[in-house]
Amino acid sequence: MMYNFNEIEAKWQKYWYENKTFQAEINSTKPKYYVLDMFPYPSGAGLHVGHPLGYIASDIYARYKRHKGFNVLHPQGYDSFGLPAEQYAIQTGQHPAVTTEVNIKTYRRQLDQMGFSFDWSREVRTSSPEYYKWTQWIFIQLFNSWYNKSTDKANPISKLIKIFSLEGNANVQAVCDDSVTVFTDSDWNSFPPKQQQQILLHYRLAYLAETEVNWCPELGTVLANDEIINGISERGGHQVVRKKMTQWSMRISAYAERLLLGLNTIDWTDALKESQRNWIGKSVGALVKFGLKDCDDVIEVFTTRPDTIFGVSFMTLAPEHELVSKITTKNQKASVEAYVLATARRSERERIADVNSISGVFTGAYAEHPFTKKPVPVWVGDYVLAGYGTGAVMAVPCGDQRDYNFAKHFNLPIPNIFEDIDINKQAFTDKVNTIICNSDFLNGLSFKEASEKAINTLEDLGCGLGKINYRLRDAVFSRQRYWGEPFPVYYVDGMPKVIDKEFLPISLPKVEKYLPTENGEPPLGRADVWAWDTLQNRVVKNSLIDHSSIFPLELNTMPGWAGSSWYFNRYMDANNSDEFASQNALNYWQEVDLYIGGSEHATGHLLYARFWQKFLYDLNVVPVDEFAKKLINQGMILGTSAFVGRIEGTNTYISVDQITNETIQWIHADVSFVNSSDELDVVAFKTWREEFNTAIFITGDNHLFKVKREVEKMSKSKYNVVNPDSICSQYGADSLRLYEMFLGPLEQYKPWNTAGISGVHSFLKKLWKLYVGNLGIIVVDSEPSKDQLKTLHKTIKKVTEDIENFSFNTSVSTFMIAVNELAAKKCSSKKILEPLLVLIAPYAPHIAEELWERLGNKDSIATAEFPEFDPSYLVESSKSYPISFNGKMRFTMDLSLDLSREAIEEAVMANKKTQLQLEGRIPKKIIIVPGKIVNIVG
RNA sequence: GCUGAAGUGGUGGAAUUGGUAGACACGUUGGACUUAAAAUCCAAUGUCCAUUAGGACGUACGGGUUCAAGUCCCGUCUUCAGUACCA
Repeated sequence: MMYNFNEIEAKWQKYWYENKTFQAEINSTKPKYYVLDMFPYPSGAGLHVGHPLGYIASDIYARYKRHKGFNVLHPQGYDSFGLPAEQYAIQTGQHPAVTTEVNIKTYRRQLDQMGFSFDWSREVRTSSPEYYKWTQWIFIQLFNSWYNKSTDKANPISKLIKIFSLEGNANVQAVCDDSVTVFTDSDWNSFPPKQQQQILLHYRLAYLAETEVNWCPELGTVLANDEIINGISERGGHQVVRKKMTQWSMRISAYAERLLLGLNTIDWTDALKESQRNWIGKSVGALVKFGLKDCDDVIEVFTTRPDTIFGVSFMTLAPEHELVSKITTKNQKASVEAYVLATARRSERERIADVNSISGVFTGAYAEHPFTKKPVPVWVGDYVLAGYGTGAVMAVPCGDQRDYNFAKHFNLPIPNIFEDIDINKQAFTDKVNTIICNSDFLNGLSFKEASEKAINTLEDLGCGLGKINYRLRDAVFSRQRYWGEPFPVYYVDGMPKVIDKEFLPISLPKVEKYLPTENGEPPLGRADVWAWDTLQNRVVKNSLIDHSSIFPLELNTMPGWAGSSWYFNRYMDANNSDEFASQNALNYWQEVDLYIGGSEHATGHLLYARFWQKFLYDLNVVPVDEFAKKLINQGMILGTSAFVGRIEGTNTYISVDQITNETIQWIHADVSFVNSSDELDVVAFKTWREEFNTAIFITGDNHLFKVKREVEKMSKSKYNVVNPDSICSQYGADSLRLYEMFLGPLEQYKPWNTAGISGVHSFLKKLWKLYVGNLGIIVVDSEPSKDQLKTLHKTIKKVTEDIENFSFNTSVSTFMIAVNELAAKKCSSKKILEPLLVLIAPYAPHIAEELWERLGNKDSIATAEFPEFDPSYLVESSKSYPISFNGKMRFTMDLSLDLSREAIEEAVMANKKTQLQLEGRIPKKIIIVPGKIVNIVG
């Protein structure tokens, strides 16, 4: 009887589906365990072999935890809103919902064929109205909240309104827009409603504001900071420009400190935590006010080095700074305006690329040093960024390299305020070894002492204060797209109002085309039926807007990260239509115990999701404020691309081993045309595309055409994609699962090489043969030998350790060794082979189920108990040990049954060449140096 | 520049965390079985010297600690990832 994997795998996938084997319930007396994968975006291309890597790892762990007696929640769903579906819709006119549905079907089929133990009864799709109803609900909660610094949590906006009407805003400790001015209770009560609403927007956690945004004209939408890489869009690689627009934003900056502190409580990788810390970018320092000579304006600067304040020799404003035009003197006006204009013309990219050249211009104005009262010239320079801090710096050339370079370039003075430090060549930026001098009351102090004293003095003088600055910006939350969550928002007199929970969801309307409208409105502007009737509380026709009961709805949609910022909570109670999840379910499952996904989400999804979780925690609707206890970043499986060399300007192709000094263009060839020896199937290549039909090939005497290989990201456009479907039909899902694990450590990036799969495949065949002979099952109920028991327990120990440490690659090797040993020892005992199957079941569940059934078990192996390791089986009656000394002296010595430590020592002293025999428990190691025993361990 | 990770045979990678480096697999070579192929099985496979026995050298490079270093320390180089005029 052969190992017929296709038949076996189909059989058990059907069995699991029909018996709901992996459905999780909240009933259990067992401890809970929640294993989650980052849910996929269902793209039209389907899955390639790289995608399931993380799913296989999480599946192994989930199955292992079930064997270990946990009640495991292991769900899956789809992050199904997004740009590609919409762009496809723009091109073809097909509704994104339709193409998304088709793509999901493909994904589901591909996921099913790999035998994952997902609980599909809890599937979520971010694009389904039943789901985004609750995304909209969370948005409403954010809109109705403000951040109270004195309680350090989000509070309802109604409470804030009450405070305003009773005592004004003077005592309110809130995270809010800088433009908010102080008002009294009577001021507030006399403000017209529209003005009150405008003020409240400065406090809300979801707020509407005119902000400078990253506008991508090609995509026709704004992008968040994490969606831009080096000044171009992450998706598509288009130009991004800065532009002022009225947009929804999320006040994530309110949570900066808690997002930072929370990192210390979770088991995520250091690399990932570090990149979140960098992204949040906390810096401690001071805000210093420099009054201007000859006018009332004040330049505010942020500095992390208040200790160096006596080293200030000039100030620099960003070209975009609002004071630039105001303070520039007549004489300097022309050159300043020219400079500002020139910088504005340069794109973000040019500015980034050209960081070394120094440019700037003097404004003619002077500020006043807060302590010395000396005049400080004010310059404009593009090394100061408008978007960070206050957009202005106090320049201390002796203590900051950029200030130093600027000062050298424009011949500005560089006063030295560091004791015994030479600053002739470069600035001195070391904080630790600083002793301040030439600084009046700060002389002789260290960085820390001087900073404290400077801040205290500034505060006393009223021209500065200690401040913590964060790099983290509020997140833009509007997208000018169709395929996203509509906002539950309508506008009265230009001010936003949210729609009540009971009327949710506000569903996406039908539109004719998915492009923006002629007058530049987002695609929802094309919908006929898209206005809110406050009398009937429903969406009605646009054309009926009468501005007394029927009002326009928000036309933007939410960004991709909205739906993914809370989905892990939805899985706990995915089909609840009354709440986003019941308190009962939330309290039972608490949080994700193990989260597996790619590290590319470090500063996007993983930060936003933590933010929303903390917000929901403040509302008391979730029980914990970090959503994932442990997180593992799986590496990527890369493709091995094949390139054919074309001699430039010709249609002649040359084998890699024949190239001498020709100029070569490298062209991707489909990897399926190339064998494992890098030889191209020339005929297949010629018929591949028309331009290659007439190609001429230069080869060596052997007539073989060799290609060049290179490891790249697996992608359709690079023709290096390997499809899991073909691997499954050729080798089976169990082989694919084992092989992806065998390839190397989970976190590592590694290239795919189909040839290697034969190793794990023949392991499965050997495993099969250990249980099944020509006439059926050959396992018998006999007593195993000691030797066989040893192999089993050795394997239990290793595999348990491996899974707990997530080093799945080495346990595949362990299985191979075990099967080889048991085959060599002619093992046929059920007492060995049955527990062995349970060990293998998480990795290769189909074959394990099949053999488990053939051994006569009625229930699924998924419910079987994981075998316990018993160390007594590893004890040997006697063993001889070679003992090695410093590499040169090597001998073995004899140790009889009851030889004591003293006896060993005596033998070693005598340097007798003997055999070391140990009885019973074998020590882990005996460390001996000539003349004495250092240690006996174990 | 800064932060994080890494550098081991022809290849992917092991190494009980300081204890016989190269497990396991791919590939390669040879052999068995077969009319043949596939499949399967066996053997060899870090480099160099040696007929063998055996020996020398070997974990990016240079030092160091230790009876003992791929592992720890110092310095150098390289690769990958993230981030960047962040004041």
